[in-house]
Amino acid sequence: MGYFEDVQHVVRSIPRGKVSTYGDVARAAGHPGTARQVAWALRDSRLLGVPWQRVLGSGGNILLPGHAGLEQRTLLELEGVRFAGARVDMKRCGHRFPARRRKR
DNA sequence: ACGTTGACGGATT
DNA sequence: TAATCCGCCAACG
Repeated sequence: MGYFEDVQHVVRSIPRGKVSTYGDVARAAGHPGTARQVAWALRDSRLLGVPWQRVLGSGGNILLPGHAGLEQRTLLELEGVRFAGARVDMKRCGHRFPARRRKR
């Protein structure tokens, strides 16, 4: 499995109505510190059925600029994600990935 | 091999 | 709360 697959797998595990962050996805995928690369991988995941809209910036704000950002918000609201102003209520909608297994 | 890019993040001011 | 700064690193040309 390469980096791209690791990220896609993790993002696909985010349940409907919940969201995560670039940093958290990177960690859950076993690639801590690569938040920016998660965004890169997500950009090319749009056509593969990956719920890219469920990944937000730290603190729950949409970082995708322009029209795409509005689309993301719309998709999330349709999934039942609650927003508090411009950011999503991470308290309620933040997904918690199961802890990763230690190397053995 | 190498400099640039960017849907980041957190620490600081 | 917001603006800046800076470390991060895979992908690209």
